[in-house]
Formats: sequence, C-alpha cells, structure tokens
Amino acid sequence: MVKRTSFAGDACPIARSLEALGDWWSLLIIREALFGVRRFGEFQNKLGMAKNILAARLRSLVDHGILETAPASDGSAYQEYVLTPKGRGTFPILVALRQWSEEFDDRPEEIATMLVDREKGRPVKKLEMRAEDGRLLTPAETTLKPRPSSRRRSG
Amino acid sequence: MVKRTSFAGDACPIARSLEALGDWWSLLIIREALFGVRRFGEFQNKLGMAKNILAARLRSLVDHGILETAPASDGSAYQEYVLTPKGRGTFPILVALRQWSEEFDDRPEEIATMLVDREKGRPVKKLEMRAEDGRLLTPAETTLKPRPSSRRRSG
DNA sequence: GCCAGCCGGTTTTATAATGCAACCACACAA
DNA sequence: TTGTGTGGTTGCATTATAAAACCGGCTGGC
Repeated sequence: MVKRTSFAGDACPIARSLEALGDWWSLLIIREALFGVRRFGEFQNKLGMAKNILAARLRSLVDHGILETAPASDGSAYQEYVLTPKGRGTFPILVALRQWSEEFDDRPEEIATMLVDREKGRPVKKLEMRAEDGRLLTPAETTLKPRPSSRRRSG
Repeated sequence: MVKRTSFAGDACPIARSLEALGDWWSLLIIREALFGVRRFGEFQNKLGMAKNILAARLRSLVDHGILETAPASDGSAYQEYVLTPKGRGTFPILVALRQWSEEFDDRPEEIATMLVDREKGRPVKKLEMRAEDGRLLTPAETTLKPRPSSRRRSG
C-alpha cells in the first residue's frame, strides 16, 4: 500500500482536519461554495480544474459531511452542492489562510481582494485567540493538554 | 504538462497560501516545528513519513521562507530547521484547523489533545473575527473588496 | 420523432507525486 | 580502519492527478 497515508486514525485534530481538507482543491472548492457557487459546471469554470478531479473532490467532500447534494433549486433536473454547517464551519480556516498570505506573501501586490467588514468596508482585524476570560493569547501563552478522555482508553 | 497545477500566480490569497502549505505534510511539519522539533530525524520519527518526502518538503518550506536552516545548536556538525517569523505566522491556521476538528469531527473522542490557556489550563476560545472597531463579525457580515492595487496594473 | 447541443459527469490514457527500501556520505568513536 | 548513527539521495513500484475523449439525460429546434 503506497496510498497517500491517511491521517484518519490520527489522534491529532490538525491531522484529522487535513484528512478532509488537506488536498490541493478541497479548500478552494469550499471557498467557491462560500461565495454561493453550487453547480458542478460553475465550480469547474471558476476553478479551471479537470472534471474528473472535481467530481472526485465533490464526492469526498460530501462523504465528509462538508457538502451535501440538494436535488434542484432552479427547476432543472440537476443537483447542486451546498455547504453543511460543518462546511460553513471552515470559514475561520480560510480567513486564517487569507490573512497569512496578506501578512507574509512575497508579492502582496498580486493579491486581488481584501476581506472587509461589510458594514464599514474596512479590513477585518487579524484573527484573535483569546482565553475563556477574554485575555488575548499569544502562541507562547498556550499549551496542549491531554483530553479528559471519557474512558474508552483501554482497548 | 500534467503537473499538479500551481496556484502561485493566482490572485486569491487563499490559493497562494495553499501553494506553500497545501500538501499533505507541510502543515504537520510546521506543527512539529512549533512544538520545538528541529532535526531531520526527529521530524521523521514523529511523523513517520518517508525520508525522501520529508527532505523534499523541508526544502520546499525553506524555499518558501517558512523554515530556515541553522548550522548547529547542539554542537554536532549537522543542521537544523527552525521556523522563520513567516513560519510562526501559520499558528492561527493550525488553530483554526484544530478547532474545526474539535467542533465538527465525527469521532471527537479520538482527539487526544486540547489547546489550553497555559496560565489557567482552560481551553482557548474559538478564534474570533473582529472589525477594526472591535465588533465581532460573522461570515455574513464580511465581504470581499478589490484591493486598491497600487498601480502596476497596466502590463 | 429526430438530430444538435448543453450539463454533469465517467472512462481512458499519460505524467507527476508518493512511499518504501536500499544505498550513500559524513561525523564521530574505538 | 571498521563500525554506528545521522542525514539525506536514488530506484522502482504504486497511486493520484490531469487532459481529453466519451456518454447518458435533458432541452430545444424543426
């Protein structure tokens, strides 16, 4: 088995996320979906990717509960792909990726768009990590703890 | 050319981030690096990945300015890989991935660790997106705007 | 009804990336 | 000089990706 090692059984939540999202196209498909794209052809057009790959990714995203197929919407007999809550929950990931580019990209002038506060039209602030009590946290002020692990451990 | 389509020239900052981070291993390597892992063998051990792939990824991360090689540190004549500021800047991305797993994973009981506030030992809050004036923003309260595009457009 | 054409894929075929194992170079020790 | 451990590179098999051809269901013209 030379398969592209699966992280599905990994205990690390980051690896588990990457299992679902960590290929070249999934996050871009989700990005389009967040913009309202729903139809196969529309994804294919915007992303310019091969149709077989798109089909495989859409299937995978559906399997992972990130997209679901809805039967109609514009009357045509085709189906569409819409985000589930789990899918919409990836929004912070996309924002984090975007902000990383904005902050560190070598050619920021090539970046075409900015994420702004719709009401004011001003750029959103960097994502903030806070403690339960509201204190702003830096990476150094955090650490990892083993989970309580509600039994289940033995096996 | 069947190459795995590069996003390097893409104007979308998300695609640009994925160009550097969007393969199966890069973010996991960075995760380990954030934990203090520096040596080739240590990465290889913790991640259990093929050495050639690890070498290729490390080289790519160095090329992208995410890691840099430092000549020594423990006296041995070998080198180590340490995160640059750009590399440490991926922290929010990893947190976002982690939190997405924590919130939506189908088998959350398999997740081994929690990110906590070091001082209090309590879980950190979900990443928050805020406007310049501090208002908490939902995805729907944001939108994309074309960048000012400081000339350079014509060509 | 019959052919043209679009949408939404699947199949086919070629190439690139991945993974494993073997190999190699260098440092250091004996 | 041989032996061991680290830090990789090289070969080769397997898998994923990509482009393009193909195909079925539906729509529309006639």
